[in-house]
Amino acid sequence: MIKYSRQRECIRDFILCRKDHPTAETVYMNVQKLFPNISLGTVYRNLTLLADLGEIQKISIGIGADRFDGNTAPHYHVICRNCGCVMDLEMENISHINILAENAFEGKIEGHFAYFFGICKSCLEKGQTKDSAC
Amino acid sequence: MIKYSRQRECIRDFILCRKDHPTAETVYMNVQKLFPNISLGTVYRNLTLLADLGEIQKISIGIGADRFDGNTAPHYHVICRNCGCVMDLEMENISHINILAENAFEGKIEGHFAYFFGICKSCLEKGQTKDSAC
DNA sequence: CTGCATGCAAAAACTTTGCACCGCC
DNA sequence: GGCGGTGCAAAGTTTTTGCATGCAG
Repeated sequence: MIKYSRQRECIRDFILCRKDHPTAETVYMNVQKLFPNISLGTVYRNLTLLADLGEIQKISIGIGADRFDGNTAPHYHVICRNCGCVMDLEMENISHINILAENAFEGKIEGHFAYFFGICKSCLEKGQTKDSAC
Repeated sequence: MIKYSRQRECIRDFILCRKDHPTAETVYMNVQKLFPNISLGTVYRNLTLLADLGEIQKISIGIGADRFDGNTAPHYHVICRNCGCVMDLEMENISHINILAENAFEGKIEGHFAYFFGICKSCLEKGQTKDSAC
Protein backbone atom coordinates (compact mmCIF):
# COMPACT_ATOMS: atom_id res chain seq x y z
CA MET A 1 0.00 0.00 0.00
CA ILE A 2 1.28 3.41 -0.98
CA LYS A 3 1.10 6.29 1.47
CA TYR A 4 0.82 9.93 0.58
CA SER A 5 3.97 11.98 0.87
CA ARG A 6 4.44 15.68 0.21
CA GLN A 7 7.81 14.94 -1.40
CA ARG A 8 6.33 12.56 -3.96
CA GLU A 9 3.53 15.01 -4.70
CA CYS A 10 6.09 17.73 -5.34
CA ILE A 11 8.22 15.50 -7.57
CA ARG A 12 5.18 14.47 -9.61
CA ASP A 13 4.02 18.08 -9.98
CA PHE A 14 7.46 19.15 -11.10
CA ILE A 15 7.69 16.45 -13.78
CA LEU A 16 4.16 17.08 -15.00
CA CYS A 17 4.67 20.80 -15.53
CA ARG A 18 7.96 20.46 -17.39
CA LYS A 19 8.29 19.76 -21.06
CA ASP A 20 12.06 19.33 -21.17
CA HIS A 21 12.50 15.80 -19.82
CA PRO A 22 14.57 16.55 -16.71
CA THR A 23 17.07 14.14 -15.18
CA ALA A 24 16.86 12.94 -11.57
CA GLU A 25 19.54 15.48 -10.69
CA THR A 26 17.48 18.34 -12.14
CA VAL A 27 14.39 17.17 -10.28
CA TYR A 28 16.45 17.00 -7.12
CA MET A 29 17.80 20.53 -7.44
CA ASN A 30 14.36 21.98 -8.10
CA VAL A 31 12.43 20.05 -5.47
CA GLN A 32 15.13 21.11 -3.03
CA LYS A 33 13.78 24.66 -3.24
CA LEU A 34 10.63 23.47 -1.46
CA PHE A 35 12.18 20.64 0.58
CA PRO A 36 15.72 21.71 1.49
CA ASN A 37 16.38 18.41 3.26
CA ILE A 38 15.17 16.07 0.55
CA SER A 39 17.71 13.49 -0.50
CA LEU A 40 18.66 12.28 -3.94
CA GLY A 41 17.75 8.77 -2.80
CA THR A 42 14.17 9.86 -2.18
CA VAL A 43 14.03 11.49 -5.60
CA TYR A 44 15.24 8.29 -7.29
CA ARG A 45 12.87 6.14 -5.22
CA ASN A 46 9.88 8.28 -6.15
CA LEU A 47 10.76 8.68 -9.80
CA THR A 48 11.05 4.91 -10.10
CA LEU A 49 7.79 4.43 -8.21
CA LEU A 50 5.90 6.98 -10.33
CA ALA A 51 7.24 5.36 -13.49
CA ASP A 52 6.13 1.93 -12.25
CA LEU A 53 2.68 3.34 -11.50
CA GLY A 54 2.53 4.69 -15.03
CA GLU A 55 2.16 8.29 -13.90
CA ILE A 56 5.37 9.38 -15.58
CA GLN A 57 7.65 7.86 -18.19
CA LYS A 58 11.33 6.99 -17.87
CA ILE A 59 13.50 7.67 -20.90
CA SER A 60 16.88 5.98 -21.26
CA ILE A 61 18.66 7.68 -24.11
CA GLY A 62 21.84 5.64 -23.71
CA ILE A 63 24.09 8.58 -22.96
CA GLY A 64 24.25 10.32 -19.61
CA ALA A 65 21.56 10.05 -16.97
CA ASP A 66 18.04 8.78 -17.52
CA ARG A 67 15.34 11.36 -18.10
CA PHE A 68 11.71 11.55 -17.03
CA ASP A 69 8.65 12.66 -18.96
CA GLY A 70 5.28 13.66 -17.56
CA ASN A 71 3.60 12.99 -20.90
CA THR A 72 2.47 9.37 -20.75
CA ALA A 73 0.54 9.50 -24.02
CA PRO A 74 2.21 7.51 -26.81
CA HIS A 75 4.79 9.71 -28.46
CA TYR A 76 8.42 9.67 -29.49
CA HIS A 77 11.51 11.73 -28.79
CA VAL A 78 14.26 13.41 -30.74
CA ILE A 79 17.66 13.97 -29.19
CA CYS A 80 19.72 16.78 -30.64
CA ARG A 81 23.17 15.43 -31.49
CA ASN A 82 24.57 18.91 -31.02
CA CYS A 83 23.17 20.26 -27.76
CA GLY A 84 21.78 17.08 -26.24
CA CYS A 85 18.27 18.39 -25.66
CA VAL A 86 15.35 15.97 -25.78
CA MET A 87 12.17 17.01 -27.56
CA ASP A 88 8.73 15.52 -27.98
CA LEU A 89 7.67 14.31 -31.39
CA GLU A 90 3.95 14.17 -32.05
CA MET A 91 4.11 11.84 -35.00
CA GLU A 92 1.69 9.27 -36.31
CA ASN A 93 1.63 5.91 -34.61
CA ILE A 94 4.26 3.45 -35.80
CA SER A 95 3.18 0.45 -33.77
CA HIS A 96 3.00 -1.53 -36.99
CA ILE A 97 6.74 -2.08 -36.60
CA ASN A 98 5.88 -4.45 -33.74
CA ILE A 99 4.14 -6.68 -36.26
CA LEU A 100 7.10 -6.53 -38.61
CA ALA A 101 9.33 -7.50 -35.68
CA GLU A 102 7.01 -10.30 -34.58
CA ASN A 103 7.26 -11.81 -38.06
CA ALA A 104 11.03 -11.97 -37.74
CA PHE A 105 11.15 -13.31 -34.19
CA GLU A 106 10.39 -16.68 -32.66
CA GLY A 107 9.31 -15.35 -29.27
CA LYS A 108 6.75 -12.75 -28.32
CA ILE A 109 7.12 -9.04 -29.12
CA GLU A 110 5.44 -6.83 -26.56
CA GLY A 111 6.54 -3.39 -27.66
CA HIS A 112 9.45 -1.21 -28.63
CA PHE A 113 11.53 1.72 -27.58
CA ALA A 114 12.61 4.16 -30.23
CA TYR A 115 14.10 7.58 -30.39
CA PHE A 116 15.38 9.73 -33.19
CA PHE A 117 18.54 11.76 -33.34
CA GLY A 118 19.34 14.78 -35.43
CA ILE A 119 19.79 18.52 -35.09
CA CYS A 120 17.16 20.68 -33.45
CA LYS A 121 15.79 23.83 -35.06
CA SER A 122 17.61 26.05 -32.61
CA CYS A 123 21.01 24.48 -33.34
CA LEU A 124 20.42 24.58 -37.11
CA GLU A 125 19.83 28.32 -36.85
CA LYS A 126 22.93 28.83 -34.79
CA GLY A 127 25.06 26.97 -37.30
CA GLN A 128 25.47 23.89 -35.14
CA THR A 129 27.92 25.46 -32.73
CA LYS A 130 28.99 22.90 -30.17
CA ASP A 131 27.69 23.37 -26.64
CA SER A 132 25.05 25.86 -27.58
CA ALA A 133 22.05 25.40 -25.39
CA CYS A 134 18.62 24.78 -26.86
CA MET B 1 47.57 7.35 -36.08
CA ILE B 2 46.46 3.98 -34.75
CA LYS B 3 49.02 1.31 -33.94
CA TYR B 4 48.47 -2.40 -33.99
CA SER B 5 48.01 -4.08 -30.64
CA ARG B 6 47.52 -7.76 -29.91
CA GLN B 7 44.98 -6.89 -27.23
CA ARG B 8 42.79 -4.91 -29.61
CA GLU B 9 43.03 -7.67 -32.23
CA CYS B 10 41.88 -10.18 -29.65
CA ILE B 11 38.99 -8.00 -28.48
CA ARG B 12 37.84 -7.46 -32.06
CA ASP B 13 38.06 -11.18 -32.86
CA PHE B 14 36.08 -12.03 -29.76
CA ILE B 15 33.26 -9.59 -30.58
CA LEU B 16 33.13 -10.67 -34.22
CA CYS B 17 32.74 -14.36 -33.44
CA ARG B 18 30.02 -13.90 -30.83
CA LYS B 19 26.35 -13.53 -31.59
CA ASP B 20 25.16 -12.78 -28.07
CA HIS B 21 26.10 -9.11 -27.72
CA PRO B 22 28.53 -9.34 -24.80
CA THR B 23 29.12 -6.57 -22.28
CA ALA B 24 32.55 -5.04 -21.64
CA GLU B 25 32.79 -7.23 -18.54
CA THR B 26 32.19 -10.41 -20.58
CA VAL B 27 34.77 -9.34 -23.14
CA TYR B 28 37.21 -8.68 -20.33
CA MET B 29 36.74 -12.09 -18.71
CA ASN B 30 37.20 -13.91 -22.01
CA VAL B 31 40.12 -11.92 -23.35
CA GLN B 32 41.75 -12.48 -19.98
CA LYS B 33 42.18 -16.14 -20.92
CA LEU B 34 44.71 -15.06 -23.56
CA PHE B 35 46.01 -11.93 -21.84
CA PRO B 36 45.94 -12.57 -18.10
CA ASN B 37 47.23 -9.08 -17.36
CA ILE B 38 44.84 -7.13 -19.54
CA SER B 39 42.91 -4.44 -17.70
CA LEU B 40 39.26 -3.48 -17.88
CA GLY B 41 40.37 0.03 -18.83
CA THR B 42 42.07 -1.33 -21.96
CA VAL B 43 38.95 -3.28 -22.86
CA TYR B 44 36.78 -0.17 -22.55
CA ARG B 45 39.28 1.95 -24.48
CA ASN B 46 39.41 -0.55 -27.34
CA LEU B 47 35.68 -1.21 -27.47
CA THR B 48 35.06 2.53 -27.72
CA LEU B 49 37.77 2.87 -30.37
CA LEU B 50 36.44 -0.03 -32.45
CA ALA B 51 32.93 1.37 -32.24
CA ASP B 52 34.19 4.79 -33.36
CA LEU B 53 35.98 3.15 -36.29
CA GLY B 54 32.74 1.44 -37.22
CA GLU B 55 34.17 -2.06 -36.85
CA ILE B 56 31.72 -2.99 -34.11
CA GLN B 57 28.47 -1.52 -32.85
CA LYS B 58 27.68 -0.28 -29.37
CA ILE B 59 24.19 -1.05 -28.05
CA SER B 60 22.76 0.92 -25.14
CA ILE B 61 19.64 -0.90 -24.05
CA GLY B 62 18.95 1.43 -21.16
CA ILE B 63 19.24 -1.20 -18.47
CA GLY B 64 22.51 -2.55 -17.16
CA ALA B 65 25.80 -2.27 -18.99
CA ASP B 66 26.21 -1.39 -22.66
CA ARG B 67 26.62 -4.25 -25.09
CA PHE B 68 28.70 -4.68 -28.22
CA ASP B 69 27.77 -6.27 -31.53
CA GLY B 70 30.14 -7.45 -34.27
CA ASN B 71 27.34 -7.26 -36.83
CA THR B 72 27.53 -3.76 -38.29
CA ALA B 73 24.90 -4.38 -40.96
CA PRO B 74 21.61 -2.56 -40.34
CA HIS B 75 19.48 -4.70 -38.07
CA TYR B 76 17.44 -4.45 -34.90
CA HIS B 77 17.46 -6.12 -31.49
CA VAL B 78 14.98 -7.74 -29.15
CA ILE B 79 15.59 -7.74 -25.42
CA CYS B 80 13.90 -10.48 -23.42
CA ARG B 81 12.04 -8.88 -20.53
CA ASN B 82 12.45 -12.10 -18.57
CA CYS B 83 16.08 -13.19 -18.91
CA GLY B 84 17.62 -10.01 -20.29
CA CYS B 85 19.21 -11.63 -23.32
CA VAL B 86 19.66 -9.57 -26.48
CA MET B 87 18.90 -11.13 -29.85
CA ASP B 88 19.31 -10.05 -33.45
CA LEU B 89 16.22 -9.34 -35.50
CA GLU B 90 16.60 -9.68 -39.26
CA MET B 91 13.52 -7.71 -40.16
CA GLU B 92 12.70 -5.59 -43.13
CA ASN B 93 14.00 -2.06 -43.19
CA ILE B 94 11.92 0.48 -41.30
CA SER B 95 13.85 3.60 -42.19
CA HIS B 96 10.60 5.10 -43.46
CA ILE B 97 9.92 6.05 -39.84
CA ASN B 98 12.64 8.69 -40.23
CA ILE B 99 10.48 10.39 -42.82
CA LEU B 100 7.44 10.22 -40.57
CA ALA B 101 9.54 11.78 -37.83
CA GLU B 102 10.92 14.47 -40.12
CA ASN B 103 7.37 15.51 -40.97
CA ALA B 104 6.64 16.07 -37.30
CA PHE B 105 9.88 17.88 -36.44
CA GLU B 106 11.16 21.34 -37.18
CA GLY B 107 14.84 20.39 -37.19
CA LYS B 108 16.72 17.71 -39.07
CA ILE B 109 16.26 13.98 -38.43
CA GLU B 110 19.39 11.98 -39.12
CA GLY B 111 18.40 8.54 -37.93
CA HIS B 112 16.92 6.54 -35.11
CA PHE B 113 17.67 3.98 -32.45
CA ALA B 114 15.07 1.33 -31.78
CA TYR B 115 14.84 -1.93 -29.96
CA PHE B 116 12.00 -4.27 -29.18
CA PHE B 117 11.17 -5.98 -25.94
CA GLY B 118 9.24 -9.13 -25.28
CA ILE B 119 9.79 -12.73 -24.25
CA CYS B 120 12.27 -14.94 -26.04
CA LYS B 121 11.38 -18.41 -27.33
CA SER B 122 13.44 -20.08 -24.66
CA CYS B 123 11.67 -18.25 -21.81
CA LEU B 124 8.24 -18.87 -23.34
CA GLU B 125 8.96 -22.59 -23.31
CA LYS B 126 10.17 -22.51 -19.74
CA GLY B 127 7.01 -20.74 -18.60
CA GLN B 128 8.69 -17.39 -18.07
CA THR B 129 10.46 -18.41 -14.88
CA LYS B 130 12.41 -15.48 -13.54
CA ASP B 131 16.18 -15.69 -13.82
CA SER B 132 16.18 -18.51 -16.30
CA ALA B 133 19.07 -18.12 -18.67
CA CYS B 134 18.54 -18.02 -22.41
C1' DC C 1 0.72 2.32 16.97
C1' DT C 2 2.07 0.10 12.67
C1' DG C 3 4.53 0.29 8.81
C1' DC C 4 5.65 2.82 4.59
C1' DA C 5 8.49 6.96 3.37
C1' DT C 6 12.33 9.80 4.34
C1' DG C 7 17.20 11.52 5.13
C1' DC C 8 21.67 10.29 5.27
C1' DA C 9 25.55 7.97 3.96
C1' DA C 10 27.75 4.13 2.23
C1' DA C 11 28.13 1.18 -1.50
C1' DA C 12 27.15 -0.76 -5.88
C1' DA C 13 27.46 -0.74 -10.87
C1' DC C 14 29.52 0.99 -14.81
C1' DT C 15 32.93 3.76 -17.12
C1' DT C 16 36.68 7.04 -17.62
C1' DT C 17 41.23 8.82 -16.68
C1' DG C 18 46.18 9.97 -14.99
C1' DC C 19 50.53 8.16 -15.07
C1' DA C 20 54.59 5.40 -15.66
C1' DC C 21 56.14 1.78 -18.44
C1' DC C 22 56.01 -1.12 -22.70
C1' DG C 23 56.37 -2.23 -27.51
C1' DC C 24 54.91 -1.04 -32.51
C1' DC C 25 56.59 1.48 -36.42
C1' DG D 1 63.71 6.21 -30.07
C1' DG D 2 59.27 8.50 -30.45
C1' DC D 3 54.72 8.12 -29.58
C1' DG D 4 50.58 5.54 -29.13
C1' DG D 5 48.92 1.49 -26.21
C1' DT D 6 48.82 -0.90 -21.88
C1' DG D 7 48.31 -2.01 -16.88
C1' DC D 8 47.14 -0.36 -12.70
C1' DA D 9 44.66 2.16 -9.66
C1' DA D 10 42.07 5.99 -8.50
C1' DA D 11 38.28 8.66 -9.41
C1' DG D 12 33.97 9.97 -11.84
C1' DT D 13 29.02 9.28 -12.79
C1' DT D 14 24.68 7.46 -12.00
C1' DT D 15 21.77 4.70 -9.20
C1' DT D 16 20.68 1.66 -5.33
C1' DT D 17 20.42 0.33 -0.55
C1' DG D 18 20.75 -0.27 4.77
C1' DC D 19 19.29 1.79 8.71
C1' DA D 20 17.39 4.84 12.15
C1' DT D 21 13.87 8.20 12.35
C1' DG D 22 9.53 10.53 10.83
C1' DC D 23 4.84 10.75 9.66
C1' DA D 24 0.42 9.09 7.29
C1' DG D 25 -3.40 5.99 8.07
